[in-house]
Amino acid sequence: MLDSTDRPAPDRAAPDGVAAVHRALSLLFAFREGEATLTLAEIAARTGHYKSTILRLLGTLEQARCVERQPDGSWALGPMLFRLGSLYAQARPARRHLPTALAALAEATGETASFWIRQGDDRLCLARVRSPSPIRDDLSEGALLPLPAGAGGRILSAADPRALGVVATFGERNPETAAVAAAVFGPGGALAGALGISGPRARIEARAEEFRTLVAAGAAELTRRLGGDLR
Amino acid sequence: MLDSTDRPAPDRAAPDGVAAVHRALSLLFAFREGEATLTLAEIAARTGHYKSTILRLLGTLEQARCVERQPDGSWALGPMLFRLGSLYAQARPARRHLPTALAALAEATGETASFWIRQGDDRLCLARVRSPSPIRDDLSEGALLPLPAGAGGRILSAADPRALGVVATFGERNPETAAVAAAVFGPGGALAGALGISGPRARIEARAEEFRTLVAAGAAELTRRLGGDLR
DNA sequence: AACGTCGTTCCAATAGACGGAACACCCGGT
DNA sequence: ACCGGGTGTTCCGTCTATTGGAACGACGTT
Repeated sequence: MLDSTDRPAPDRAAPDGVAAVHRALSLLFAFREGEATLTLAEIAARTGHYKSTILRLLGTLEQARCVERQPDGSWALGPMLFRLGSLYAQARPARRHLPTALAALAEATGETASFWIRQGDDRLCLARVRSPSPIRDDLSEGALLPLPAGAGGRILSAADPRALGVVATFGERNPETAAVAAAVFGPGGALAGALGISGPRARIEARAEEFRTLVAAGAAELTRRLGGDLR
Repeated sequence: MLDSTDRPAPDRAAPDGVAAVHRALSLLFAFREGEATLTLAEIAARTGHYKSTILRLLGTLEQARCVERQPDGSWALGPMLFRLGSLYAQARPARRHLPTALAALAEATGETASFWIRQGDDRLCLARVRSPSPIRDDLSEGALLPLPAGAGGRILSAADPRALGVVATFGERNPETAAVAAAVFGPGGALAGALGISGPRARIEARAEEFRTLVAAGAAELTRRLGGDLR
């Protein structure tokens, strides 16, 4: 007795898992860069959930300090997320070596240096050291960029990052920006992330060859520090 | 008709809210400082939940990249938490001014400078700049300390922080450590957090008066930058 | 080989989440 | 002043979705 008719439509993205948790997390993901607070109505519009449902979930998240209610009634992300995020960062072996590696690269190039890991179809900036120049690529830790674009993205989405070597892109992610990046590997030869620099296109074009060398050396050094397999 | 008998016992910690979300978050809170990964059994022991329940919740959290499954089957916190934590930090107006304020204080004193906010019965380190000295208070961003202890804790748990002025403690949080802290205020005169330094007791005792002045000046300057009310 | 411990899957029962309706509220417009 | 559209909030019956065992296979140890 095979009843193929009343299948509950597993079309796509079967949202497997605990629905209430998915909903609660979707509230957190409603917050975007540069938005300190959101109102209930905004959250409802973005997530598509009923306001009563949202309020109940927000109350739960608030108890855990994952969100904070503002005096004016609007909602903001809570400090517990910062704590959990810090615990994540500390658990990454790479994290310990990033400040020095990035500072050295930023110093040598005069551009903003950053380290990226893949996260699904995006890439996440784990750490960065800003260029000393006032004209610079002013990105933040925690920034989330679409995966394929930019030098770092090329590395993280490559089928074989080892074959790529150093990648330089000019105006790919942003017309005025250029970037140079190279892969960093961890123990066992696994891709640990992408190390690179980014800045105004003209400055990087002018010293492209020099920067390729510096980024390659920085990535190799960081790989070595992580106990990674270079070849 | 006052029936005082069958009250549903509001003893303490009435777990109001969505149970599934509470449970899921409790899994994240099972992770502690310095523990990169946990096994299912460890999480079960700490949270007291059934393994089947935990596995289902972890699966949901994994889809959202709030946890990551390691190749060996154990579990770690996920990168999405880092992103959310970064968004929280960026939303804090204080955050923008902290690096320079802390760097200046660390430079002037030679000790580790840090900034703390209250979070329930704990205090959370939002940012810190390490002392250049090899012997130093080596705390991390995201560190969570019990509220009452230490100079920063005194500030954050004071009934009237304004009355306290600069607080110095010697060996309170840790016998070998001393700290000097002062309150920072935001717009409207609300307590924004505590700014301070900490380091080996002997070094701080030797220059206590000087440090009090420096910390007070740093806190006043930071308050000014935040558009805060000083008096 | 026997045991303990681990992670994993399955499913019926029911606790508990959902979502709609109804409410109080604050503004701005007319 | 009166209304209208927009807030945020509470309440409660329905039924879905979560739970928590039991049962299983796979390791590792004794």
